[in-house]
Amino acid sequence: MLKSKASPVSLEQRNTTRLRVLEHIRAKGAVSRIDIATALQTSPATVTAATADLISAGLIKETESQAQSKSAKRGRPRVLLQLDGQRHLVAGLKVARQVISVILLDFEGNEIASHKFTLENPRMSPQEFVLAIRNALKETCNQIDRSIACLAGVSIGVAGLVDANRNFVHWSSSIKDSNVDFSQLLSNELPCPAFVDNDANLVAKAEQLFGLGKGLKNFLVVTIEHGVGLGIVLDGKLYRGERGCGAEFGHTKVQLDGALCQCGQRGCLEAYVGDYALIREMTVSGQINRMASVSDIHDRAKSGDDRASSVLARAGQMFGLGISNLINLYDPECIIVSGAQMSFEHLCSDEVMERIRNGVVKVDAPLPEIRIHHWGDTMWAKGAAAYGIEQISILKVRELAANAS
Amino acid sequence: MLKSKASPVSLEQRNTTRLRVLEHIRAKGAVSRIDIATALQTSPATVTAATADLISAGLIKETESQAQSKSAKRGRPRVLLQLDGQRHLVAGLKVARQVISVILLDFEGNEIASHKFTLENPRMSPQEFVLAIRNALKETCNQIDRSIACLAGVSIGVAGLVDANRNFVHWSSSIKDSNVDFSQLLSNELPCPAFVDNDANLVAKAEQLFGLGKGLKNFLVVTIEHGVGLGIVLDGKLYRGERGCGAEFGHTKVQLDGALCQCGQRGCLEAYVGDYALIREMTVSGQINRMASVSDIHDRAKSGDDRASSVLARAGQMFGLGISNLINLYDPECIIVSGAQMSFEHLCSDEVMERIRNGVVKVDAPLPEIRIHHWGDTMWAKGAAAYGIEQISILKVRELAANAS
DNA sequence: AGTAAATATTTTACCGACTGAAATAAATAT
DNA sequence: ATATTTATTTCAGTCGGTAAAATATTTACT
Repeated sequence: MLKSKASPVSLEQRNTTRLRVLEHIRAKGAVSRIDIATALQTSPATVTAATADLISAGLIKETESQAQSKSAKRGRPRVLLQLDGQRHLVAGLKVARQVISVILLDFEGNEIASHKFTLENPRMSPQEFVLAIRNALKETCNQIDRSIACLAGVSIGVAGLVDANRNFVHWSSSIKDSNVDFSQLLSNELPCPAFVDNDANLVAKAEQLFGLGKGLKNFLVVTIEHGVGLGIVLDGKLYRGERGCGAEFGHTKVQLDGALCQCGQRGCLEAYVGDYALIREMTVSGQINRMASVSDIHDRAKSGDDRASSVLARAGQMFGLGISNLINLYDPECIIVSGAQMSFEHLCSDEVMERIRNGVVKVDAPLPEIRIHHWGDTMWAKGAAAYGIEQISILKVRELAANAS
Repeated sequence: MLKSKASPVSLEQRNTTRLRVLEHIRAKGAVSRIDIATALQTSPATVTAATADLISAGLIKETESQAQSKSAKRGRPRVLLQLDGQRHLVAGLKVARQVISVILLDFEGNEIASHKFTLENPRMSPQEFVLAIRNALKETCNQIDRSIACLAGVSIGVAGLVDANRNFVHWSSSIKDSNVDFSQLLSNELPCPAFVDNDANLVAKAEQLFGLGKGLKNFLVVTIEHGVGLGIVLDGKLYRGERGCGAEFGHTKVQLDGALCQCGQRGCLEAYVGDYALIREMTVSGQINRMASVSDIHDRAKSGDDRASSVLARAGQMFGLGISNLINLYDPECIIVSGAQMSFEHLCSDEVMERIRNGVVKVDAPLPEIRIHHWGDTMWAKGAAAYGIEQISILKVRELAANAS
């Protein structure tokens, strides 16, 4: 039954239509077959076949509520299709220096549970890393009285250099060893498919699936945390670059031989915008010792501290310069600035937006929209889960094709 | 016969295999069917079908010379396939301020003829523009005793903002009107298909088809002329951005509130690297009046003029900064620096390369290669012709599918 | 209520691209 | 001459997709 004589045209390019239909439904929320056919420039017959498969895979369902056809009042009513979110549960994890954040999402992106675990050891061996992940998952599942076995998939975000296609981590600050292939380790310790990727890429995925990038084809996601990250979606797909190390937006140079960056180079954007850069300026420059955080600087600025205002203003100027360069180079539909907890109002001020506008070469078409997204501290874990949802969708659709006896 | 009942899966995605085979043959020069099948991860049967079609379309041919199989000494010998360049002739034009350059290439990219025409009027009406092109083509064809009717296609490069898919020119310095649809005008005045695109994109196409980007999937082409341009090839395709205006690398900012650029903004790369910027520095800064060209500055620098050396050095520093930002953002396989006539040794010096290396975030993988390409003054026209070759190939393959009775 | 018209979806018959396996072709080794 | 090896072509079959016809489900109108 499984061993069909079928020809695997190319495992990579197979079932693209079904996946496109699924993504369209996810982006639209609820949509009829005829609208899908129109939007995807395909025939109704194809949509019927694709949606039938997706329904039998438990990925989508028909809704009871019915939408009126746009213009007409008679005729057979459209049946709306929507995600069948409850059927599968996906876990997303973000492994940071001192903490592992876990979130459980249903297939629509709704949060089911979340939890945080303090890491005693910030640099783990691969084996320790995987076990820490398993423990974190178990505890989080316990919260909702379910076992780890109920998970359809797990996705892990780390800062570092990752070849996501192979679950291969070239380097990460959380892991002692370099060049570790996690495929085997993960499948040994976890009862479901698991994936690893760079954290900024994962946030971009989250914006695409259920954030501000829903339905967009070409957009950039700038992540603000301690540093500045970039996720790139071109033609609906994550662009990872040739070496897979992701875009180093935080280390693009905004000043010839400028401020010293943590990376050892000079003039990096992050050396003007990163939290450590702001704190460095405040402490080094005299009166104030050891500022605890960026929000302290914000507080001081609001209460009339000119030095604090000046530090924030320069960060904004440099950030605006960097963003305008992104627009000049990528010409995206939209740039999404995504932040978790850190205060970054100074990077979205009117002055900064004005600077961006003035830094972009004028063409007839309007400027790409800049959207600000305050996620809260689940951003990174949700990003990971988003990637998991996508990957599990692909697996389910493949199984489907294989099982078609 | 033409009106087949066939289902046009999608005109855009049809015949991709045949086109991939054609591009592979172009990239490899001469290659056997079995090697194509291996390289393209497809079956020999498919390659047989595809190559049979391409041969009957006059795009490729079998060579007489035979290549030995790598390891074995017996067995049926491989038949090498190569482009059948002589069958079709394509014209490429570059329309600049004062001159139209025309080049005729065969389908392999070999130069058959070329010519330059001075333009009395740098800003033409659309009608004048098309007529100027027709005249330039006629004269160039006359040179080789052939008529304009022998051309399989014509491709035109202009500086400006072009929607290449529609032959729609939003704006160009050579054309009086804005937002002109050239489809109709061109088909009225020319006996063959014609295409318009932005000039930097076209040079990228030339590098991809028969330049230093042959066979690469992700690379950037930086063009050096009066200004600095950028063509982006990602996943084997030209990336044009959302608004289609191409990447404005020359107007990325390399200095906060820096030197004034022709575009009116401050701190643009071009305001440090463009020829007018160099000349401005030399003239404004005192002793020397009205330098004729960048090569004069080079001459002065070589004969010990410290001011000239300094001007060139700073341009190099800024250029290096810009290139390292490109690498940080795109992580390409390779960056090709393509120049026509202008002297740009100061942008490829060891110091500049060192600066690039130091500006790129270190990862395990080696730095993208930086290749310098001195085309000579046919660069822009050849770029246009390259795009023509590609587009005509697509048309021929489509015809083929339509004619399969 | 009954019928016509309108619109959405499904069914059916068929097409084209691709595949694996078998057949064929063209060389060398023995 | 024959066996062996390797490249290419032929053939029968699969898969995803389509157009057109059939079917389903509603409102409009008599």
